Amino acid sequence: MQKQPTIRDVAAAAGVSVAVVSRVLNPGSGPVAAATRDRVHEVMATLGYHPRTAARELKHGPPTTLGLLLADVSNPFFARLADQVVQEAHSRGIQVLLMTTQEDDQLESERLSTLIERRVSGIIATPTGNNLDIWKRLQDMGTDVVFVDRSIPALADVDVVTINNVESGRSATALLAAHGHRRIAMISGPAESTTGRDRIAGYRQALDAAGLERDDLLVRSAAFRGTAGGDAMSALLNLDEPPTAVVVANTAQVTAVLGRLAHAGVSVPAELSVIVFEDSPWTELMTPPLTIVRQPIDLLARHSVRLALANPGGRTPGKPTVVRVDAELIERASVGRLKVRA
Amino acid sequence: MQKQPTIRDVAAAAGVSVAVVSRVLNPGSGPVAAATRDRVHEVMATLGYHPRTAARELKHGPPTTLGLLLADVSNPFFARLADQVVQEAHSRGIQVLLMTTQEDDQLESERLSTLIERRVSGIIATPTGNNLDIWKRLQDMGTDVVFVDRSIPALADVDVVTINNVESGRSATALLAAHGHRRIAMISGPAESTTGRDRIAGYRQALDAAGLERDDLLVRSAAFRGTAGGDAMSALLNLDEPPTAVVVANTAQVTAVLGRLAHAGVSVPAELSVIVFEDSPWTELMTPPLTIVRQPIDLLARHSVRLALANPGGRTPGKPTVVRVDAELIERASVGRLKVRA
DNA sequence: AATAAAAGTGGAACCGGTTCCATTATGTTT
DNA sequence: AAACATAATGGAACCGGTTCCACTTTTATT
Repeated sequence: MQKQPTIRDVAAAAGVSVAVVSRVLNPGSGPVAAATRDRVHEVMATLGYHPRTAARELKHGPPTTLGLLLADVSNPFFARLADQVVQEAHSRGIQVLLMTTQEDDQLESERLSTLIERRVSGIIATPTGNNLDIWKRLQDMGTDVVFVDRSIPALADVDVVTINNVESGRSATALLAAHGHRRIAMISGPAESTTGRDRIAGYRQALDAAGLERDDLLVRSAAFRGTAGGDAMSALLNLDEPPTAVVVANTAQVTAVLGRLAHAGVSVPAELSVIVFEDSPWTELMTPPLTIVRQPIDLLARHSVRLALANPGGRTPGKPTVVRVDAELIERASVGRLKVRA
Repeated sequence: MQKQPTIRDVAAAAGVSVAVVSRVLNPGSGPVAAATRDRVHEVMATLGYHPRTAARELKHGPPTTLGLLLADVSNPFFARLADQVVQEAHSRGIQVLLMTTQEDDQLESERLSTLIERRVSGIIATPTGNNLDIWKRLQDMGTDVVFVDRSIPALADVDVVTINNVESGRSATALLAAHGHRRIAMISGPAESTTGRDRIAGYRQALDAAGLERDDLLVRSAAFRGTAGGDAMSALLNLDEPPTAVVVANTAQVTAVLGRLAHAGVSVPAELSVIVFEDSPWTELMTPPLTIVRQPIDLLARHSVRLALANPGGRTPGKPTVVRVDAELIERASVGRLKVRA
């Protein structure tokens, strides 16, 4: 291990002042004779010089780092979002600091502290729903905060990028109603999540439009992670009047749900139609292939990064941007026409 | 947006010197009277002071950031690896800078430059296989480099964490042989990848052990990403003597392979047995459930992080650590006994 | 009570860049 | 050739922390 050369080493070796080297490093910041520039470049190459980001960031804050704070990267939805965000950021020369909350307030708060200390220029996050004061503080500091996939209603002036959850919930439910189903269940995210709430709102719209009766027993909240989705499914199956169709919120849940159904010997779609919010290639390979609500992850990522870098050094207050992109309902065999009982 | 308070603002407000505030910030770095400490803490709270990481890192390098350089986070294997690495790093108070190469040398080289400029203390990477000089330079600089999942044979003194690919390839192949298969194919990663090479070595060991003839036509290299796996499968089906069993390298490939098989009307396992290197819950939900080689991603992550933080400020040369963890073969219905032709 | 040891504090240099401003070299205009 | 604009360069302050060392105050020792 050798000590790293500094800008002064380069200056000395090239026989110029550090100011000149700095100008070579930042083209456009001042005039440098072509011959000098070339010589300095040469010296930098032979010395293996690389300017230290930490030092550069000292003077003026870094518009060079973004924080990406997700619930959980093992969830394929978030994983793909992370992938797209990283690509999009890299294409703009921005680095991404990845953090996870595990849906835990306390962890979220710790992560946010480190992001504050790093003075990141922007944060893209799936908020847990708490830590309101910290989010506010971040905005006061001039950090561009963007909520993606969900939001916090109490924080009115934060940029938000989501899919149109109301419409998605509505169209999925409407599809099931159109297939003759009258007992349609929904396994949704936690009650606090805006995502879940909006989808349920759409679900109710569709029921009303189809003239179907609402039954709150058919709407179940379950944690996004773990096997809670399976328990919700079991509860639904044990109802006096079990549903003939169900809309499920995400991958982890549908995995648990399908496992439970297989175990209980319930066949899809003959006995139960299934729609899931998801966008993995494997949904098509299952037996039966799953009807899905496809979320345009690339659009979510692109808009998020754009907003997170939009106002370097402070946003204009009072005008939050809300982007809602449309999800796409893709019909496959897991939805079937309701059979009239024999 | 308000200007952020600095350590001098805190010192002034608390009526002490910056040295004292710094000592409060870094417990153990020097004596501070309890009363003073409390007062300073109070001032920091009311001022909303947060020390800037960039400034702290200037003095002595940062053992506080890790670079995680993966091919691609949309691949579930890497996504889960990222998730575990982030969790493991966070539990040690370390932050993770996430980057992707898309398996592209050029991009990899750019990402590495950024990591050099940030003076990260360690890098966990799935190398593309090129940029040898940059990897060497990083080690010279004292950066802890850890290759995970694959390695570069030409770089002998880099720490490596992988699964035991030879043994995995061998046991998967042996299982198929034990079921009576004599024409066993392997769809592997690119020929350059150590992962693919090792698995093929194991595959050959198993063939030899079972007294089966090697046929190079049955071994196909395909890119890890995209639909190349499907093309390889098609080619295998079109052989004069097509295989009756196949081992597939990863998720993206098996997705393409199964799609192709469904399209071609080949049934699994009746006409073709399938084993895949994968570890997603959904492999169990498919029809038929897939036999898999499960990779212990949490162990890979834990060892990688440990090694990447092992030698803060320079590794002892000449003693690279190589960790090989065992993968687990999980038998499910996608492997069947070879039927003798009628 | 005299003296030594320890605790608490502050001044100032330092990390490695950027940038303002003064100074010198070069080139243009008449 | 004189006068002036412009290009090229260097000196030094600055960003916001850390740390060495000197100095003062408190506590312990005999």
